[in-house]
Amino acid sequence: MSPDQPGQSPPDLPATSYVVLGLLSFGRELTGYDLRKWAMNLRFFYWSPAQSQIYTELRRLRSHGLVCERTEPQRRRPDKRYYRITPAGLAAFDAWLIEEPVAPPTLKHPVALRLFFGHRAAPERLRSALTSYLEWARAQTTDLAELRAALGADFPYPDLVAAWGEQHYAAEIAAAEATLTALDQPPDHRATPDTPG
Amino acid sequence: MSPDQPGQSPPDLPATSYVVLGLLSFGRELTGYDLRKWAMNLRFFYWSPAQSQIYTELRRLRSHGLVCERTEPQRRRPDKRYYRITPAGLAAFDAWLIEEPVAPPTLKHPVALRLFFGHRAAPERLRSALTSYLEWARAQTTDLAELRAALGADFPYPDLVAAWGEQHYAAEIAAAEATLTALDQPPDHRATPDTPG
DNA sequence: ATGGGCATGTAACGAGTTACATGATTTT
DNA sequence: AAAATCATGTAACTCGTTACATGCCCAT
Repeated sequence: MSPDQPGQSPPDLPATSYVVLGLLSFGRELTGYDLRKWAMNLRFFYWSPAQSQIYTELRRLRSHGLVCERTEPQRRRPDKRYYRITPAGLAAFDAWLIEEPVAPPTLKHPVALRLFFGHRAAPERLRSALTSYLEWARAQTTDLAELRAALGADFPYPDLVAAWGEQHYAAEIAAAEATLTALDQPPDHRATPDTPG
Repeated sequence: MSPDQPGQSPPDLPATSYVVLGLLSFGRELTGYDLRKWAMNLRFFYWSPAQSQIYTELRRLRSHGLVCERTEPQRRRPDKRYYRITPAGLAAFDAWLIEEPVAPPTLKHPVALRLFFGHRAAPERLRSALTSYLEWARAQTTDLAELRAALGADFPYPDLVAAWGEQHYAAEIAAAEATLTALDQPPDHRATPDTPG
């Protein structure tokens, strides 16, 4: 597939394309493998795509001329491919960042879903789901703190998001704990768990 | 397609099937249209499926004998279809609720994503994205409060989730406000926005 | 020498979306 | 009379996932 000619209207790419493009907008030359690792760090506030998807997006971006590829031949296995964002890619990314309307977040919260259908479950099941979730959320918090430490002062905006994430998980922990407490009360005496503070 | 015979291992259905099944597990006979409206209330913590998806799931569930259908003939348009959960459906739902491992939540937060790539955007753009988000989050809070009022005391578990949701949005509002403040500081003087309290 | 990280890829699949079509009934 | 709501459905599409395959290089 030949690259698109310059000067045409910005192709509207799937969200994941822009994620990859954004990761490359920091200016570094990266492999698909590298990109996957970076994308993993988005998991705290944006789901990270499957490995195979990254490679698909890179091929797509390349077909649009938004990234360029440098191959290093390997013996007895596929070439190693390094990707770098092109000026056109940077322009497309900026246009997306500035012009594209920002959709509200979507959340898929299986724990809350189980709780919603609590009338069909034994209370211990709900308690255990909540407890596991608490554990997971606490782990996320420490992971985020580690990430922030690794990021250092070089990436102020990612750091801002990571800080947001820390607050997010702290709130989730508080809410889950409040729910666990509320679950101990018999349903009719159950008080609305208020937002603390 | 003929319904599956009883006694076989629980078919593993997509998540949305269980959402529909769960909605029917309250015992009421509902139309696809009704279900869609109910499913909308899940949007606060679980994305709600497209309308066409609900109908697809209902056909799927029926083909597995997990719901039964009652049709009311209409003149000059498709039959009106009422659905009710079957004992097999209730069993399948309970099995899912009790046995299926509970996955951690996934979040897709376009606002945070934009902020992450803030190095390519003008500060006003980031501020305006955050401000719109704040407005949206506040609207969610009032919507949730209305929902809780409408739910009354009949649905204790959904109410518990709604209370969780209120805390969630309150936290998001606080975090977005903190980020907005942090954005006003020059990057080098920028303090980590701490969790208040 | 065994396992884990690096690194790229293919194939099959399906869930879910968007857009469209139709038309009755109720509300304004 | 118009608009919103009720109500069901089809068709085309694609994003994204899971599972698999290959093989190098490095550490223990």
